[in-house]
Amino acid sequence: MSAECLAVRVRLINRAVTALYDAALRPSGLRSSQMNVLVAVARLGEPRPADVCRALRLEKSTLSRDVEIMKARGWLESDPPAGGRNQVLRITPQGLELLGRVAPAWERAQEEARRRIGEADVEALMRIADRLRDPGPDG
Amino acid sequence: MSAECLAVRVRLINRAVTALYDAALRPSGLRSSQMNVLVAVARLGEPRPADVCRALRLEKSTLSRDVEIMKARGWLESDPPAGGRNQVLRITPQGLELLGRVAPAWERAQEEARRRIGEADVEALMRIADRLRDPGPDG
DNA sequence: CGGCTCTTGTCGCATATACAACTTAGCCAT
DNA sequence: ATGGCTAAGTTGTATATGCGACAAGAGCCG
Repeated sequence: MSAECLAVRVRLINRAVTALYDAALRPSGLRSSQMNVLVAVARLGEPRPADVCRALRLEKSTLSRDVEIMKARGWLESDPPAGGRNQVLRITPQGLELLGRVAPAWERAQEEARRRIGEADVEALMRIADRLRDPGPDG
Repeated sequence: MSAECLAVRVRLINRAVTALYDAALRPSGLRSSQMNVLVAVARLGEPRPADVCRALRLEKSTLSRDVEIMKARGWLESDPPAGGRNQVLRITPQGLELLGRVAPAWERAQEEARRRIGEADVEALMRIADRLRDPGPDG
């Protein structure tokens, strides 16, 4: 039950890779999880929170609180600012500036991660994520 | 920066797979993270906390608090019970009983996870985890 | 129009995760 | 032995994560 458990493996990989990116981003004050959200919002344009949740497979309440912090930091804004049902999220100029500023560090982390994972298996990770993003019949 | 970011993928996979196992284990009151620790302690025999940390690549403070909860639930015990520097961790009879009881649900989750990930890529995940478990020169 | 249901977003709660600071216990060299 | 070094655990703080409950809008059907 221990040798083949997928949850153990997946969770270990998550901790190791997240730690790698967090270390690279630390000087900027941005964390991996926040970078994920920031990039998703930037890429999607003016998404509703639910759109971001689907793209990242994030629970709505989790995103709600992540966004709260990132709004306080001035990286994200919502329209209307009060939030509520019809809001859209938008990256602020400061948020965009931050993304540009961390790009080199991100690049280094990405390179290191590829190296540790191995080029061949990186492809497998991409495929797996694509398959899991689309939720199955249950969850 | 969004299409190829490994952190995004790895974290998404983690959330999806963890959710799958958590759903299967929910009736038992055991969570994926706790199952990881319980199985690790059972497999290692009477490990010191630091041994478990290395096996799972978990931060010591994280494990400290996880163990605290699982001791309160009666699934783990430490010798000496007060903790401290020379303690070892041990699974209790109730902990062992719990592991046996959740085995069928775990099996179902494992099956479902393999199916969604795809048999070929499961092998890749195992390799990646093995590679990352051994920490690099930095972290 | 009024009720129904489904989706969204927020909040309370519990847990997981890690860094920094601190404490303590071994260990090692002089 | 003793002073310094390092590893190990614990605690404070911040964030991430998800479930359940709730509130509020949106669409649908009669």
